[in-house]
Amino acid sequence: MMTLSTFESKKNYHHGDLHEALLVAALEILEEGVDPKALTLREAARRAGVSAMAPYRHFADKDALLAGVAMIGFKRLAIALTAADSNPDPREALLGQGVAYVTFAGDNPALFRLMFGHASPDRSPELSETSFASYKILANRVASLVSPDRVGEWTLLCWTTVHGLAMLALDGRLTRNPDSPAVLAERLLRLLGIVTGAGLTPS
Amino acid sequence: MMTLSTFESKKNYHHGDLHEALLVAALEILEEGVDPKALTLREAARRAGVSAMAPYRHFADKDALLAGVAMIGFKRLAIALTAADSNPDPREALLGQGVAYVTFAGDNPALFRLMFGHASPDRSPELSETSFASYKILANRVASLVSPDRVGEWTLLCWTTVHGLAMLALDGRLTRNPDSPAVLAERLLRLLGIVTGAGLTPS
DNA sequence: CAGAGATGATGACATTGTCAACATTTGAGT
DNA sequence: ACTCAAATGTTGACAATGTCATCATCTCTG
Repeated sequence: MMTLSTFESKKNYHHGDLHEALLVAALEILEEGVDPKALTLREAARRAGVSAMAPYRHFADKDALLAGVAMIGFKRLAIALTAADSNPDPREALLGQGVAYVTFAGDNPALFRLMFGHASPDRSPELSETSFASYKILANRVASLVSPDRVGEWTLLCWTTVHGLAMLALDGRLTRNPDSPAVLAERLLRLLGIVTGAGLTPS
Repeated sequence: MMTLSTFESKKNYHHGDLHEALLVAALEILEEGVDPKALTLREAARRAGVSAMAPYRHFADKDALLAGVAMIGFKRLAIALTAADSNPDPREALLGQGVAYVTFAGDNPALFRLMFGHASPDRSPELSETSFASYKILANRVASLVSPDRVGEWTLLCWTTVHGLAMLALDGRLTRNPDSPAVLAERLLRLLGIVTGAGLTPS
């Protein structure tokens, strides 16, 4: 009866929406542990209630499913960063983004590890663009704090700081430090000086 | 004839030194690609010229072999950092350590990914200690540049910066930037201000 | 030189990603 | 309404992997 007029017509056939169901199942699996290796094509198919080969009608191979899951992860990350960026004080907003970044990683360890590490970015331009969106959210905020010709390096510095912190925290390499990763993120970003305005002064 | 008097007597039986041979084979495999998933117990055994089950006489399971390889990686990293720290100017020495860190990651992508990401640190206290050695090399250098009560946070800031940079570079997320990761490392560390002495001033 | 312990090999099993072939459902065009 | 091709899902199979149980062989000690 109702024909899906959009180009997104790969829905409602036998299963209903296997494409989506597989992504949901995969996310479920990732939420149950910290190891993305636990994410198995067959397990996702099992949870979706289909055979082991059914996913291949919707994803070229396992990596394609992984890329799809990573895409969802990047979208969620972008949403979290945007929400955290709402503080009227631009410096606090930047701080908030950093805290949100490591918090996201800590709340979704397996997904975060999948987003980076796995899922080669050049493999899918679409995924590459989606992940770049998060970068732009950060860059825009940094642009409100430093001179235009320094936005690039300051953005990269903020990014590497929170990303490195998130990764080290996930790997359990900060256990000697009593503070939570989120607390550490805030402290390190303040150390950067950008929040206190030091980054604004020309050297 | 010559008995190995030390506790390290698990050598020279049938194979000669399978323990070592497996580690070497594993490192070989890692040097051939960027994906640690290519490192297979059976492949390592194959290269060492033994059956698939032989490794189990020397390593409890695959993870134990991985931990052994990671241990070697951390030792090499510590050596690289120490060598890079030899510059008489303490600021340049710190800079050198940072560059050496991302260079090591770029030169040994699969090994670096294995060292972090895989190989849970709490699993083996021995591995945890070895990896901590690199941290101490960095912390000692930072200690020569900032006041004692700030060594901890400055060390962490430097570490997260280079680690985040290394990880993002390995994941191909810096391809939009024309500069090499090593160049970026130097620039970011200079941005930190610690190299120029800004980090020494009390806020 | 004999036996015990260390080391290695074989065979098997469950699991995984993926291929080929087959079956079923859906929608478009008559 | 009916047919047919395309879309979707299933079955069976294969090679590879980590690991278990068992058996074979080597080396050192008494």
